[in-house]
Amino acid sequence: MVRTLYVGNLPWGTKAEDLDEAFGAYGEVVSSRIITDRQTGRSRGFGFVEVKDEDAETMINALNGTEFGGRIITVNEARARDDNNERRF
DNA sequence: GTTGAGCGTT
Repeated sequence: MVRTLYVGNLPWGTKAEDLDEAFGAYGEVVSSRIITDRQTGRSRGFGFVEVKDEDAETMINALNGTEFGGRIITVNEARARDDNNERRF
């Protein structure tokens, strides 16, 4: 079970492995991705991190509103891209 | 070569 986390206000040079490293310190990271502008190929300044749902709120509380690479980042649960997400009760 | 609130591709 994975929970997708939205990470915003990132520095322009942030990479996926940077998120992997930062989030991996507070939980298990399944996958991480930086959203890059498909038109220009440059970073949009935000990304998504898939983590274990048991560690999700821990990592949010640990990294939301904290400094990352010199900027205060925003971390919260990402919006569902599909209805076929892991939100099955 | 630039920018700064937001929610993404196989």
